[in-house]
Amino acid sequence: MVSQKCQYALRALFELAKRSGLGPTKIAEVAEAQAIPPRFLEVILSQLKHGGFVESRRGAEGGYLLVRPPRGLTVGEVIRFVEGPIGPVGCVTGDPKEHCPLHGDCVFLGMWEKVRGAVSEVYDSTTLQDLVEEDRRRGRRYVPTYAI
Amino acid sequence: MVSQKCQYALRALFELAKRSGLGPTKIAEVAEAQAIPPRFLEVILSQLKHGGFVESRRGAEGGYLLVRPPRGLTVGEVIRFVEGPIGPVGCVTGDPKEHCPLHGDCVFLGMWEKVRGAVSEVYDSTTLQDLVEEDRRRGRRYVPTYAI
DNA sequence: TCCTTTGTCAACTAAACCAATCGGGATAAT
DNA sequence: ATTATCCCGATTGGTTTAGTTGACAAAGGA
Repeated sequence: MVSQKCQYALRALFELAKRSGLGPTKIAEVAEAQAIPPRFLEVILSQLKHGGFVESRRGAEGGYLLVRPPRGLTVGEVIRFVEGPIGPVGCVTGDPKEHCPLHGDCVFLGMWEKVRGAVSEVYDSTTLQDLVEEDRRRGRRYVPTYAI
Repeated sequence: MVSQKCQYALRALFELAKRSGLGPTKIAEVAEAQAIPPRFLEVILSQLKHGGFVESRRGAEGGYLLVRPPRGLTVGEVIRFVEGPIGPVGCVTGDPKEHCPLHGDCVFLGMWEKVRGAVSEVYDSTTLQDLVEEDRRRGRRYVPTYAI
């Protein structure tokens, strides 16, 4: 299960990816476009900034920008940063503090590994660019609003 | 992430599967063999009983038995019973109360579906019998202890 | 009959986690 | 200076997890 927070993080990055090259986007805009509680989004974007995913501009006309090009940014990276290692159970995520009481000779291990592999494969092969393209394909090309 | 409780449930059913046909197994035995806190296992087995996975015998020489043959019992069934529907996010588990604020036209949906499919496929194609066989293959054939 | 062994059940709890919110501060553009 | 925007730490309320407790019921043997 990926947490609500992580889904928000992905949606926010996707929104920034859609607008990459167009200057900073405000928290409030991202929040509205993606239906994310604004103050919570603030926390999330700040975390993503520390993780090197986005950068920020302060003051009037400030906002957030994607640091890296969407083509090279995978969903897997984002999930791992927000949630920690991907996997159905602790003993299979490489986390050394997690240990089966059965010391690695548990019959379930193979199955957990299969799941971890399958899930990682999907997340690691989906880039933000893929999502933006899918979005455009559906006719939701981003049209900036110049006037109010 | 499958919970500790669910892992215990699977290990307990596996232990019963290993001994199926040999009469009831006591909670304490299962607990020791699988390193599960005994009083917690009590709760879990009782729940599995209500779900029709096991049955019980009370009194001296009582214990628990698997109801169905291990060949037809999949890990997927057990996980769904203990944890609810399988899937990385709520909007993809068929749960009708879960809804994206974007009304099903979210670009992430396809990816979540892929993950749900891949995970379910692994869990639904693994039976308890598969696990018992894997266990025997590793030379851990169950040898009942007749004397004490 | 009575005692021991086993499962049954409902309630309880401590800790962790999640999703958010709040209040105030810093910085940049106009 | 004023306003718009991000920055940061603390706090909250609710839910979930991983168990524990204690009293009870049934089966079987002495």
